[in-house]
Amino acid sequence: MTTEQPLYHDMTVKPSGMVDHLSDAQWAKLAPLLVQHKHYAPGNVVSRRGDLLNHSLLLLDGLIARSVPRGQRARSTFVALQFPGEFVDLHAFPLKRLDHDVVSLTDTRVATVSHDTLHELLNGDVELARKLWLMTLVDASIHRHWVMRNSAMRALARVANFLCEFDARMTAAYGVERQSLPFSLRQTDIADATGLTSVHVSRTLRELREHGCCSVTGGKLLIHDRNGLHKVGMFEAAYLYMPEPEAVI
Amino acid sequence: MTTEQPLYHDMTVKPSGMVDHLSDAQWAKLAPLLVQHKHYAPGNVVSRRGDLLNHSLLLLDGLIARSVPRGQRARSTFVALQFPGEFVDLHAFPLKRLDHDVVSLTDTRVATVSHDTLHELLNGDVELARKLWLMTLVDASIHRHWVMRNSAMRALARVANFLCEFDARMTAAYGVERQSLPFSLRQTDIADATGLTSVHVSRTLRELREHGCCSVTGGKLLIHDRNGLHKVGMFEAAYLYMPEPEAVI
DNA sequence: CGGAGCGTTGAGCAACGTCAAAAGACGTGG
DNA sequence: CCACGTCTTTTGACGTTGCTCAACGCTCCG
Repeated sequence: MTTEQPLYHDMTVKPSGMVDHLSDAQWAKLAPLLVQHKHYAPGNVVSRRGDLLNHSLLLLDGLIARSVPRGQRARSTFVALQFPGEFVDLHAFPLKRLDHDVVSLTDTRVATVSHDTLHELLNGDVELARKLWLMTLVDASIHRHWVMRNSAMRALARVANFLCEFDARMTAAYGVERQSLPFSLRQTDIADATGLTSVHVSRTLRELREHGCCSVTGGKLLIHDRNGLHKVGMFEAAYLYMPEPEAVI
Repeated sequence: MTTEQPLYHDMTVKPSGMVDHLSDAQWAKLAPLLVQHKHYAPGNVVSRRGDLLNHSLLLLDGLIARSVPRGQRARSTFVALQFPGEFVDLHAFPLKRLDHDVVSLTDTRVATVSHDTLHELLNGDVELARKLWLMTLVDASIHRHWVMRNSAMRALARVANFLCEFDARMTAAYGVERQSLPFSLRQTDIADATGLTSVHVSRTLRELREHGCCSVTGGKLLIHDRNGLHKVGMFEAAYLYMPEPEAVI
């Protein structure tokens, strides 16, 4: 992530990614409320399960996991992953209280919006409110896909599908489809997200490498055969509800 | 389900269950829009993945699954289950298109609300809009719990936890906690919801029976030891965001 | 009585987890 | 530059969970 051009330096420019669901005008109304940019180092707990929140975060750069701790010294389970341009905990606006931890996986930058200001803004703009609602519903759709993936797919397909999603959402966040993308997740993170052990993730990645699909090394995900990877992972992107159906090179 | 007193005969009375998040006044505004009550027999596909929807459904009675088909003659995976008093596909209002099928598991009654009328109503009532938003977010929270359950829990705990959720949501829907509740799911349904095979579900239920926790027979779920069941299933109800934290007998 | 659907049981097996050891990657300080 | 410690990845041997296949019983209903 650190080798990448930082995203969202100029908040007046509507970025790509999830917030692309908003029109330019809507972004112009929302952007000024996104204040108090913060930075987190990898492995930081941004907010904890049960906390009462009076603000929400837009992820500007890096990766953040929504994670459910289990037991004392056992690993936790990831129930969601957030990419740049996505709200991390917008659901805390109506819900107030979180049911999971929010943890930074890499160096991250976030912008904060207070629920009070959001409340006022949305009272005066029903359309924008509906857009934010929609964005949380895309999250929910991704949750459902994770249920399906971790319940119904074998390790090989499961990891492949996970990598396809990673690819698709990174592409959305950065606006370019690439053959080599920055990949700052450790294998234990993949394990937490897919419900496997890191040992088995290691073996599965080797298998994908030997299939000629992709390889994960040195913080990079190299996609050798995107079609093949999609096939192995039975990947269909519809559940991501991407804003533009345009083809990117 | 058929042995039960039918719910929601008189729409002017605010029912319990999920819609309990609404105030009396809010229910009074919403109820008149819930028209065209429909009935479905078990196993009916109410709406199909990819469909463009111009209305949403409130489940009045019975059980409905949101299900992702996989392969031709393979079983499908349930990504969610809806109980009486819950909206089945309210997310289709902002999202328009579904990413899964909607299937009736029992005899069901639903009420329909058109997206156009809902649109108008919500334009004039920001608070109500936020409540409906909240209700879809509770769904999302349950999705996350399902991700955790089906990724991180072993069969015994997984099935136990599923039954705990069933108990809790039935209790919310009917307003009474009981030792014996109507249970119209087949073991293959539990399998589809938990990501196990029906064979293994059968064995797991036997184990729960032998533990003295609960037994599933003849369309009834008998809870012999609710505390024990909660313990085996590591169940904590917070993720359900129940409207009232009141204790019910 | 016969069939269909569902639940139960058993035997064998594949997928994945566990434990442990070792090798590689990376930064730090000498 | 090397030595060191820490973190991550890889590999092997072995154990266990849960799946597959197949048979049988049960219940309900025509």
